[in-house]
Formats: sequence, structure tokens, C-alpha cells
Amino acid sequence: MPKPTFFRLPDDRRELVVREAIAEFAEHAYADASLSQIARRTGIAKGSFYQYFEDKLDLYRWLLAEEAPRKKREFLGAVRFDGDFWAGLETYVERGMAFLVEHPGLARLAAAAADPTAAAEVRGLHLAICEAGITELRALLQVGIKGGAIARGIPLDIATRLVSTVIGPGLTDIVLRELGAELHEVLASTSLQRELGPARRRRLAHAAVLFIRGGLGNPQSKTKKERHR
Amino acid sequence: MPKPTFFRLPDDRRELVVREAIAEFAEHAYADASLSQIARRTGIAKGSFYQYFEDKLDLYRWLLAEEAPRKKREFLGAVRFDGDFWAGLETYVERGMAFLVEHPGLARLAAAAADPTAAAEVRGLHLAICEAGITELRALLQVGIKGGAIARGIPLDIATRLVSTVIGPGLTDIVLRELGAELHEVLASTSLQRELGPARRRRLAHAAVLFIRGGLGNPQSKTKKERHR
Amino acid sequence: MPKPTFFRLPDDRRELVVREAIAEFAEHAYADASLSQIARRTGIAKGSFYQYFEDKLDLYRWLLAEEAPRKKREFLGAVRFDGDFWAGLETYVERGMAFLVEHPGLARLAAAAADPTAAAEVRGLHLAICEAGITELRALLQVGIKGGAIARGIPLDIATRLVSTVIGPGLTDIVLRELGAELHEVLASTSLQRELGPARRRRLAHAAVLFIRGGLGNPQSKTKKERHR
Amino acid sequence: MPKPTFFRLPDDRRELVVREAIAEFAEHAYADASLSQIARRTGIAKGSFYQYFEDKLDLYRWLLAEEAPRKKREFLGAVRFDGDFWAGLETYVERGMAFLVEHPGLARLAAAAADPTAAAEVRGLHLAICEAGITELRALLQVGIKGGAIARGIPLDIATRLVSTVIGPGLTDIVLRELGAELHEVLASTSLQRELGPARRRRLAHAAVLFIRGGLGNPQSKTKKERHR
DNA sequence: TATGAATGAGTTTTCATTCAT
DNA sequence: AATGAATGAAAACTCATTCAT
Repeated sequence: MPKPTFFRLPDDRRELVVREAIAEFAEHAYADASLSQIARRTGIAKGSFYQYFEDKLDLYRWLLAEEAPRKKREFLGAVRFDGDFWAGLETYVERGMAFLVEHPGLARLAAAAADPTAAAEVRGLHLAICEAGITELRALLQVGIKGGAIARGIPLDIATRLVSTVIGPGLTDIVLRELGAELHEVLASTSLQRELGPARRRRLAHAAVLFIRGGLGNPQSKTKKERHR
Repeated sequence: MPKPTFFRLPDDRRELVVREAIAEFAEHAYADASLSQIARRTGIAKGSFYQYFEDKLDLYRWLLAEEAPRKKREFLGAVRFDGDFWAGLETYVERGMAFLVEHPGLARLAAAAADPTAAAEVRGLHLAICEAGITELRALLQVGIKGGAIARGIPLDIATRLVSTVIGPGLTDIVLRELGAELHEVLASTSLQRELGPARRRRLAHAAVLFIRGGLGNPQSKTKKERHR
Repeated sequence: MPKPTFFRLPDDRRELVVREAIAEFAEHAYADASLSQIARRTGIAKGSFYQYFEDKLDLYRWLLAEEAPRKKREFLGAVRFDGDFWAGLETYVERGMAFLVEHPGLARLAAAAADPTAAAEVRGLHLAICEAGITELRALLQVGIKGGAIARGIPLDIATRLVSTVIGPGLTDIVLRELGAELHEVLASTSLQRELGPARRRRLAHAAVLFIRGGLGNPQSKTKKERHR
Repeated sequence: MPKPTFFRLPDDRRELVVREAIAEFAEHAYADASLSQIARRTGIAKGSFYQYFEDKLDLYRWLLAEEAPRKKREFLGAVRFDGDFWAGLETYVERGMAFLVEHPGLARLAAAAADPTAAAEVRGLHLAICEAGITELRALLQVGIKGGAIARGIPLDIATRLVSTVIGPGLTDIVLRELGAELHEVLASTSLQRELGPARRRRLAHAAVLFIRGGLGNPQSKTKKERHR
């Protein structure tokens, strides 16, 4: 955890640190991300970082396990899944894409947890993050099962991981291709909004959910949204 | 390309180099993988690697672009998709899992190409590898479309990427959880065969294809395989 | 250019670095001079040099293009050529020899710019230094021409280069033989003063100028200095 | 000295070695010249060089102390200094420039001996070469003194070194500027002949000798050549 | 609390030389 | 005689971390 000093920092300074640290860790895997580089980016003395954090890992862990999820939750807000499950999922996916478009660094950081070649020091952390995501998604799918939207053809655990992959790396990948850009450029960019607007995002979300629904869905339950396609 | 010297090496030495290099690059992203470390692993002098390869990138490129695909092709053999498309895909997926179980290092190496935080020097290479994989898969799906197995609900490009994600990182992830192991332990292990045998692999492949088929499939076309489930 | 850190260093440390760097570069051509060696000479950690300079070239460039000329200008002071041109040249040459005797490392460093086998990275730099020297000398000779001291027998450009060679490598060479020492011993030595005192230097400077004057001089113009020899 | 094996080599192979070794040593100072590079240039196995020479130094020494002087002597032939001394010197200088133009590598190699930053291993060798050159030139100037062409204004030793500098590095420098090229490019070039033809060389030689003669010459002795200028 | 200089372990790469075939 | 694979020492350079001010 960051040291108390960090939280006592003036807001703008603390946010500067957070912003540039996210950018650095989004652009490079943990082992290649460089504290020296973050110091350069921010113009803050290298030594100061050791007043704020124990070490590089402490900073990374906090960003990945606390800050990124917090901001993501805040951005996504609450999505209702108990009415029309598939419509709920579509909203959820669309908001995820909006998050990617508006906070590519954070989104990338969150995705980094899935990298299996990560340095030894961060493996445990990554695993925990992944499991947390899976657990959340599994709970969500269970809502779909209870509501009758999801059929029991595929074991829940497997289904969860498949869905996780589709709406995680899968959609990220598609979004990047849409943008015609490598992640790297996206991170540097400022207004992706213009390039992948809400309408396009909705269409993509719809296609993805259509795909998932086909794979998991209960043929009995039809929704209005589904029918007019 | 490796230097001629490398190909003239005694088989055991060359294989030692290949094996340990794959392990190193499977365990670490390109930038963190270390030639010094490979030298230590193999007990071969650091200088010798520069008799075999131009530099670190040369070795990596060869492994990723030549050796891994070659071994994978060899392992997978030819799969027929023109009969029962979904049965073909299931076989294809099952063999992919077998490859992962028997050559986890190679499989991981091939997957590394999807890492968007890769060092600048390898980005072009990674992109090319990814595109090649996508192109191959798209051709494959087109066979499914022609044969009537795949419906036209989702644009081909998007469908291709979704499927790619499912049978790539998606299944890899699932297999690893099944094995209850992190990738780096898997890389060290020798007999995964015992732990994820053919029967289990077939069941997983079936679930995955069921998922994809639901998402893309044409409800009109039923196969025998499908019915007795 | 050196980093600000370097200029903020305590004087003794900065001078230690400068002194040993000059010695290293005076003893070895750029490509063979070693930062590791300078680190060893000074007892300063290798890494510290990269706090002071961008890289090896940065240090070399600064020494060669800034520090050596600065110290030389400071040492030489202003020499008047508009009175008796040949007497002015003699003073100039004598002071040059004094500089060589008191700052052999710097003098050698400056001379290194003439080495045509220099590594590719420094060729441009060397060329620029050489041209600057030639340009300065040419301007000086033009003063001699205007004052009537120099006759027009030899084209100015050629004359400039010949004179440059005589008072540059030519005199350096002679001085070293006088000292009966190889350059690298001279570099290590501290009191050349004793061994090549002012009187001897004056005699050498006189001979050199006599030589040049014969080659370029206008027989019409005689100076007092000349006559009483 | 080269091993007997070297002299038993087929002529073309031996000459290939000599040619490329000269080129390498002409382009780089001893320490930077690379046997590996010569091996690459010639296509001869690195190991073979150790059948021909003890080591890198052995090769270098032989080239510098034996082969270069031999070829230079052969090229220059005998020049008569006992008639008109200054005309003799002019011929000598002109032939020296022709040698530079036709064998830039050899000429550069010979000049390398004057480099005072040479690696420790070759310093003794360089010193000896230089002394030999100086001794030869001193003998030559003594002929001029005996014949009355040279006056006694400047001590012989100093005069010798001044002249040596003028006709050595001085003229080389001028020739290169004339060619508008850096040494490096000259070494790669094949037909300098075209670019610095005999007429131009004669004019340069004349200017240089005029310069030297002014510096050392006896005003009493006039030659025909001198008068029509 | 902020700074930034100091450090040394680590990396990639080159090279002369040896030696078995 | 020729080969070319093997080697280890050395280079330039980067980085996380410490610590005195």
C-alpha cells in the first residue's frame, strides 16, 4: 500500500503521479515499465516516489488492485441484469467499450493482469485480479441462469471463462482494429470518442452479445431487442 | 534468420538451444527475456549465441515466425472442414489443446504475439503473426459459410476475431485452470498428458465449439454429432 | 551537452572527472577510450557517468568542442598580429608550446581531431573542429598578407594547411622528442615545465617561425627581431 | 613475422589477405581494426589467420614494418638528390603524392605510425617506424646541406621534423581536401588518378617544395625551375 | 517532505584467440 | 592446411533503490 505521505499529497500532484504511472504501466509490461521513466514523465524526483510507495511493486499493486477497479466501477455505474438479462449484458459491454475508449490506459492496465508472461513478482497479484474478475462475471451469469436467459448446455465455469475472454481481450482487440491503431498509439491519443462513437459501440456490443447469447442462450426466451434484428 | 552455423550444430546442442530459448521467451516477454539467462540455462557461452544468431531479435523472430508455426503445423496436421464443418472445428480445437498440453512453451510463444505491450522492436513482427492467424481463421470460417454451417448474422471480420479469441486465449486460459497451474509451472512440467487427457480435452473442445456454433451457427443445419448430445 | 547534474557537482569531483576523462581520451582514440576505464581511474561508479552525460559521445564532444577550446583560449589569451606579424606569430607559437607543456592532455585531445581513422560517430565532430582551426588560422594569415608580411607566392588555402601542420603536429612532435618521451608518459607527468622551460620554447618557436617565414614571407619586409639574429 | 605457411600460400590468396588487411588497418586504428572483419572481407576462415600469423599484432607489424615500406620503395624508385637538390625533392614529393593517390590504403597505413594515441602494444613499433622515416629524411637533407642547397639557419634535427610533417601529414591533408573527400571515402574509391592527375600533383609538389625551400633554402643557390615562376 | 546524486548488478553485443576435426 | 565452433573478457548503457541534505 502507498505510504500515508502519498494520500496527504496535494490533489494535482497525486493525480499527476497516478496519470503518468498508469500510462507507463499501460505501455509496458511490469518488468519493462520504469520508475525512472515515470519520474521523467512527471518531472518529480525519483526519490520522491520512495516517499509515496515502498517500491515499484507497491505502486503497481495499488494501481492494479485498487485504483483501476475503483475508477472502472465508478465509470460503469450499476447495470441492471435482473430485467432483460441480454439487454443488461449489452449495456454492460457497451459501457466497457466506452471505458476503453475514454480511459484506454486504465483499461489496458486492467487487461495486463491476464498476461501469463508477467514477471514473477506480480504473478500472484495478477492471478488474484483475474479470479476477482471471473468471480464477478460468474455471479452475473448466475443471474442470467436464474432468470432463465441462459441455458445449461455449457458448464458455468467454462462458460464464464469463454464469456470473459470474449468481452475482455476479444472486444478490446476488435475495438483496436476498428480504430485502425495499435494500442500504443491509442494510449497516446486523446479523443478516441470521435473515432468510435456511441452508435458504432452499440452495434459492436450488440454483435458480441448476439454471439454470446447464441452460445449460451436459452432458445425459449426471446427479447424485443432480439426480434427486430 | 539464424546463421548457417546454427543449422550445422549437432542435433542435441541445437535442440538444447531451441528448448531453453522457447522456455525463456515463454516465461518472459521479449524485453525481459535474457540471452544471458538462456546462456546460463544451457551452459553455453554467451558469445556462442552470436555465432548462431545475429542478435536477440533474430533468435526471437525465428522462433516465433518460423519454428513455432512449423512445429504447430506439423503437430496439427491437416483437418478437414469441408465435410461436417462443426465436427472439423471441434477436431481442430481439440488438437490445438493437445498441442498446448504437449508443447506449452511453443503454444505460449505463439500466443505472445497478441501482447499489445510488447517492446517496439517486435511490434511489427507480432502484428504480422496475428494477422496471419486471423487470415487463416477467416478463410476457415468462409468454408463454413459456403457450406451453410455458419449463418450471416455477424459480420465475418468481427466473427473471426471473436472466434479467434475464444479458441486462442480463451481455451488456453481454461486449460490452465483445469490444470490448476500457472503457466510458468506448466512450462516446467513434462507430463501434462496425464493431467489433461484426451477425453477431457474432447469434452472441452465440444463445449467451446458448442459455444461458437451457438453464436455463429445456422439453426437450419444440424449434424449427427449435435443431435446425440 | 553534459546534464545539469554535472555542473552542479562539487568542484573537486567535477574536476576529477574532467581530468581523468581528458587523460583517457588523450591516451586512446575515441573508440578505444573506455568509460569503464575512466570510472576505474576515478573510483566513481560507472552508472554515475550517465547521471553526468548522455553517453560516451556526449562527454567526448563536450571535452573536445567546448572544454578544450575554452581552456586553450583562456591559456593563450589574445595575441596581437597587427604590429610585427612574425613576432606575433612567434609569440602565438611559443604560447601554444607552453600550453602543450602545461596541459599535454588537452593539447593531445585537440590534436585528435585530425585523426583520419576516427570512428564514424565522431568524424563529423572532428571535421568541424579541424575546419574551425583552419578558418581561424586562415584569418590570421590574411592579417599577415594585408600587412605585407606574407608574399603571394603560395595560394592561401594551401599555405594555411601547411602552416597548420607545422605549428600543430609538427611542433608537438618536436616538443615530444625534446622531452625524450612518448606522449603517454608525458600525459602522466606533472612538471614538464622543468624539462622544457621558456627559453628553450622560445628558441623552438623562433626556428619554426623562421621556417614558415622563409616559406611564405615577403623578402622586402624585415623586422628588428629578425635582424639581430 | 608471418609463419612459413603464409609465404607458401598461393599468390592470389596471399595477396587477398594483404589487400584486405591493409584496407582494414587503413580504415581503423590498430585497436579498432578487427581480425573478424578481415576474415569477413576475405571470406577466409578466422582460424586460418592463425596459421599465417602469430596473432593480430604479428600481421600488423609485418604490414607496417615490412610490406608497406617495401611497396613504397618499389613505387618511388630511386630519386636523385645530388644534382639539383630542390628539383629532386620536388620529384620525391610528387611521387609521394602519386603513391597516396594510387595506394591510399598503404599510404594511410604508413601514416598511422605517427598516431600518438595508438594502443600500448604497437607504440614501440610505431616509434621505430617514425624514427626510421626521420633518419632517412635527415640523410636526405644532409645531401642538400652538402650540396649547398640548404642553409644552416635551423638545426638539422628540427628541420628534419618540420619537413617530415610538411611532406607527410601536411600534404596528405591537402590532397584529401583537393579531393573533397574524407580519407574513409578515398580508401573505398578506386580511381583517384582521374581526380588528382599528374599536372595538379606537380603544382602541389612545387608549392610544398617552394615552402620548404623558403624555410630552409640557401638564398645564394637559384635553380632554373625556380626562376621561371 | 522533497530532492537528486551515487551505486552496482544486470543487459546486449563484439572480439581475439584456441582447438578439434 | 583449412576450417569454423567455442569461449570469456570487455565494452556501453539502464535501472531500482538508498541516503544525505
